[in-house]
Amino acid sequence: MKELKKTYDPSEIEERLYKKWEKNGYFHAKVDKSKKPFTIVMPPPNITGQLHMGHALDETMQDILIRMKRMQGYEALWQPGTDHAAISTEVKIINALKEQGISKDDLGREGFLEKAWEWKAEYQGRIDNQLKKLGSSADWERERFTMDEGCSKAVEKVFIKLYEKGYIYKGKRIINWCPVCKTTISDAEVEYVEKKGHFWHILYPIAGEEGKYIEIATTRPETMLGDTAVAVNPKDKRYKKLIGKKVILPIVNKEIPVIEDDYVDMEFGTGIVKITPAHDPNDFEVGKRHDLPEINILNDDGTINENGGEYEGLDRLEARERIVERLQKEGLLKEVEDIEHNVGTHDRCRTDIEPMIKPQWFVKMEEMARPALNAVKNGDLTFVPQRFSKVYVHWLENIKDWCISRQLWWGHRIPAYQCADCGHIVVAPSDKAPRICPRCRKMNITQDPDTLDTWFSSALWPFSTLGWPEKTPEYDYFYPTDVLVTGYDIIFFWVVRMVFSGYEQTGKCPFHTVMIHGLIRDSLGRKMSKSLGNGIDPLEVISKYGADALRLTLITGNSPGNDMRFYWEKVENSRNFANKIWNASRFIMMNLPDGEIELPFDRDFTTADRWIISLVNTLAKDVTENLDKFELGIAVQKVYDFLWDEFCDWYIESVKSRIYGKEGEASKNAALFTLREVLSRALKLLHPFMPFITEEIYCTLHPECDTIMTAKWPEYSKTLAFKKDEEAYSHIKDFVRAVRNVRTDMNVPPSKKAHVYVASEDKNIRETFNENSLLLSTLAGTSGISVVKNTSGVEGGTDSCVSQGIAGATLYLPIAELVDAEKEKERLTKEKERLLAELKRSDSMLNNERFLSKAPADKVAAEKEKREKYQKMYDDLLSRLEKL
RNA sequence: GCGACGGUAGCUCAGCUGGGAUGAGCGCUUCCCUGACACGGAAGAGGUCACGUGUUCGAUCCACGUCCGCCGCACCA
Repeated sequence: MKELKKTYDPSEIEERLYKKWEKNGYFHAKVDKSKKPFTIVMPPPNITGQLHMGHALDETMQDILIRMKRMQGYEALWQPGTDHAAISTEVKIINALKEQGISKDDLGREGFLEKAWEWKAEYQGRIDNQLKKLGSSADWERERFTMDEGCSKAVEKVFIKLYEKGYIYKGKRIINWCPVCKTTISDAEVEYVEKKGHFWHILYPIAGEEGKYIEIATTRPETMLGDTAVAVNPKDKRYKKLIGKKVILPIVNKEIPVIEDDYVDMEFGTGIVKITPAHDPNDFEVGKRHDLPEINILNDDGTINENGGEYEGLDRLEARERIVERLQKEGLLKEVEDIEHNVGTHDRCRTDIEPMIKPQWFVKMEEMARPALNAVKNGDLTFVPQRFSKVYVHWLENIKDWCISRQLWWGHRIPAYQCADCGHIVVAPSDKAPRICPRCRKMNITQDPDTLDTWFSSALWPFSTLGWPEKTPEYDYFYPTDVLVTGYDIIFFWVVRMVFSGYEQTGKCPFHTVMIHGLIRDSLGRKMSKSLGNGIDPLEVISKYGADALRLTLITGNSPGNDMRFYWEKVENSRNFANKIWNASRFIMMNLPDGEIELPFDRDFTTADRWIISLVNTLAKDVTENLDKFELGIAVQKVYDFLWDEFCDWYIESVKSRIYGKEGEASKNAALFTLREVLSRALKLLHPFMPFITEEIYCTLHPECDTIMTAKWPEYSKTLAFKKDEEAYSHIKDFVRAVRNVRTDMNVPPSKKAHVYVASEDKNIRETFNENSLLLSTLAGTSGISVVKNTSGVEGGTDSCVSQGIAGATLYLPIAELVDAEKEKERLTKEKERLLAELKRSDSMLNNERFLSKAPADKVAAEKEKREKYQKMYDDLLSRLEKL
């Protein structure tokens, strides 16, 4: 006797099953040349904290794809791992240390890194645990970390290769500086925030022309300390005569030239721009063109340095106020305008970034970007949905050199060594670190203190995790990978960099498809964020409703690339679905005999049996096709609808009297056989979405199977498509609804059984319905249905039924009059209109020469067939209407 | 400024690559604890698919335009 527990308790099941799966090694993918590989690399979660809802979605999607492929017989590898997340983690650790009253410098580099590794160990554990709770079938034996030995080796190798190729260079450039984190950040890490500010209009006296001024507008007056020119547009007639003259820089009291440059927008502000090459990216370019001096006025912490004269030591914002005050006193402040403008801030700490000139390491992007661009154009790389390829292409077409050095400790240290005496730079792997300078032979050579941008290592993730640069069997077999699943917010940071790195290092695109999903928002449509406190912890959802319910919630109604809102009601519904499946399975198993079910004869299968078999067969096709198109939301919706609406509400209900033995053993056997087969198939199709509950039920139903995970994925079979039965069953549904409507109209409660007589002159109808009379009476909630030839001529059967009382009432009605005549007339009239419209439509198509000549033959044939069918229905309807 | 996306049932959203609005969850109305499930079952109500024009025999779906909303990128001296 197979038995499921009376109540569905997800937490108990999920914990037990995950342990079993792990123990049995189902997640482990081996190099097996007899099978086709299918590979997904997990976007490595940052070890900064816990996983959020976005991760839950990302991981669920990957797990669904992997689980299906595994069942389809692929050697499916889901390669997991975590990311050291350089700056994010470092900031977190610093904050944690601050609470203990310790600063980063107290610990020193070595001490700090020790703390960081402790942090990593703790958070990695937490993240893994969360991923497991979700049911992720990742190959944990292969788990990697961006800073583990192998990945670090890959990083070094790539750095050296690119350096030798001339793609990596060290240069003095203007970079984005975060004065709080005291490090450079890349352009992609700058987030522009609209802030209220001022536009200060300042007068610069023209040298040698007493009482004459030019007016300049700026949002950052303190940068004037570093001004080395003033620029106008060469086409600007207003200022033509100024070119070549000098103006006196107020406060600093220094003469600076007026230059002309196309960069100046004549329409904007006053049309005159102060040029501060050391603190503005555009000014930096102008400075380069005109050979202007670069005066750095800031220290690393954002205070004014010795070049700021009396303002030295003040924070830049304080200096700003003082400078404005003084300008006002001197009568050089013409106007203060309130404006809203976009200020570049650091995406991690929200500090206003300061552009500065610093020696940094860069990656030359132009040539490496080319193959990555071609990949999309020649179809090697596809985005789902496709529109995201535009974002990708646009970014690559406008790519700038990538600043990869960071003034941080947590990360891959740059494998470059510089001689303190002669300045010579050597790039070498850490096991061949130079002790003496190869040029001047002095022992004063030290490693560059900087570390690499965190994305430098993530860019190598698809192959570094498989053992590259070693020629491992894994790399040979699993690379290139197949699908990358990630959010749209990370295309620039990561996807782009993986693709060009893949081409550069391995000569191949690291994956052929990028599946983009949206964000999970709160119920009001806001982003889930810590500062708003509106985040929902996936673990909380899992502990309340189970991982299966969470997974179903995240996937249902989710369409590729679109954001989705999170509602607890949706989770509840998902849990209800799980409960429904659980109970339906329990019911089936309660009635299943011990041991084998005899294979029924064809003749014992009823319309209902063939109908449901046909449906589950089509379902296999629908689910597979949609998963292949990455339409996970549609795929799961199909399984849901099938199981709940068709299987539970119709099939199981219809089959009850048979399994209670009221139709004889053969019929019972066929019903049980069908129940078991259909349930098994549906469970397999549901498994990728809801792995735990399907495993529990499947293994109880098939004690001979260890797991559903490796069961064969159902495929569509032509021999199981019973179209006629599908059609017949839809008539049955209509009929049953009609009977129920009558009963409702007459206030006959479903619990009170009544015998229904249905009379018809049509022999075909009588035969079909008599065949299914038991099924019909079960579904309609009557004690029996007899279909007879209508010789009575009785009209208005409904009334006579009511007059005979409720229980045991006899409905003696022709089919056309099952429903109240008035209502039926109304319905039929509506139906008539519909059919007329349909006929009109059909005619317009069939009379359309273009349609006839251009449309494919089968479409035309189908239309003709349809037209005939509608005509028949229409004629039939007219005769029914006449009778009323 | 450039680009993307969205405007479908009371709410949140699927769907529609031109031919009956096929829908889901929640909510609502009426009835039912019928031998798995009240986390359930049955019957319903509710939509001029933002607006306008065009293409077409036919448009919620295509083209163009308008309005509203949201997002990304660039600029912001």
